[in-house]
Amino acid sequence: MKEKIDRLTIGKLATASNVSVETIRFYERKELIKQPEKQGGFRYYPTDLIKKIWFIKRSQELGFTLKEVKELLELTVKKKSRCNDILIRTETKIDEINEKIKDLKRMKKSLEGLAKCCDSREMPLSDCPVLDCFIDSK
Amino acid sequence: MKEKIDRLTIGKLATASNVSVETIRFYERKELIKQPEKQGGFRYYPTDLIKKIWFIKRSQELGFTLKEVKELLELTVKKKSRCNDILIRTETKIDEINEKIKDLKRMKKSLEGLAKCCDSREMPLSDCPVLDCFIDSK
DNA sequence: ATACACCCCGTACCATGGTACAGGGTCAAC
DNA sequence: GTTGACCCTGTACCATGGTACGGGGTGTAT
Repeated sequence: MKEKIDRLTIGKLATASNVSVETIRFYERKELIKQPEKQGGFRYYPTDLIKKIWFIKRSQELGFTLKEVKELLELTVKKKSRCNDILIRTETKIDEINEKIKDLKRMKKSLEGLAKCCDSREMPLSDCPVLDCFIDSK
Repeated sequence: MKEKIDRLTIGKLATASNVSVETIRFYERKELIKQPEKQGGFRYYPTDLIKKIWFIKRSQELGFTLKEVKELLELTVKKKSRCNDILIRTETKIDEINEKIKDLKRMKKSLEGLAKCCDSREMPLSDCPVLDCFIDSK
């Protein structure tokens, strides 16, 4: 059992990164992670990848899609990258989030309006104006 | 050209409802719309369906998934349905929306925090603390 | 030297909401 | 009676983020 540093099997990497083996293979297919060469029958992963997977997961929590995460990862590798390159993406994402919040608030308002259409909860639905409100709202 | 009322071909229905023919077929597959029997070589749709499709589209705008819209449509058909049945779903949806808004606001806050990590936009990314912030933020 | 956990690869499948064909058939106008 | 626009069915495909599985190969501990 010589478990060299920087020689994680995919299973060890998965455990260490708290994702499934399948997820790692999925990231490989999506080219977020480079698949290492086979050494004998198995492929071995550097421990660096634990941090990388953490970055991927954190980026997802921040609202980035995997496609966008891929771009972020590419930025972190390129020598020419400026801080600005990340900031631009961050600001764009904030704008997108603001848009989504606006959408959700609009929906919420309409739904709240709907609820007011109903006079009595136990009324048969066919007699209640709520369905008309549904259609007419906005 | 005898275009009887209540005898829309799928194409006419699509045009009248402002969706594509494929979308109507998709709704049929998902059982939101009942596929009419064939009369000769074609199927003919009642004009009622224009309103129904409008309802589907409006429900989607309000944040309901097609699965949920299907349930709503089933409610509107059942004799026993009460107004309450719709209100419950509306209130549940409002709660879900509130949760999503909360999530988005959390993301936004983290992203805004990130932006503050950077001292100078033109700094090479490798020298900038922004990536560490990315990882460490919350 | 053999068991057994683990790895490899390919492929199919899940939900969500559609879109896009191909290869036929039909209706209706002219 | 033929053209042309429309319809029919089935199936595959798109993005998104994975999950699942079968059938085989391998590394290592005992």
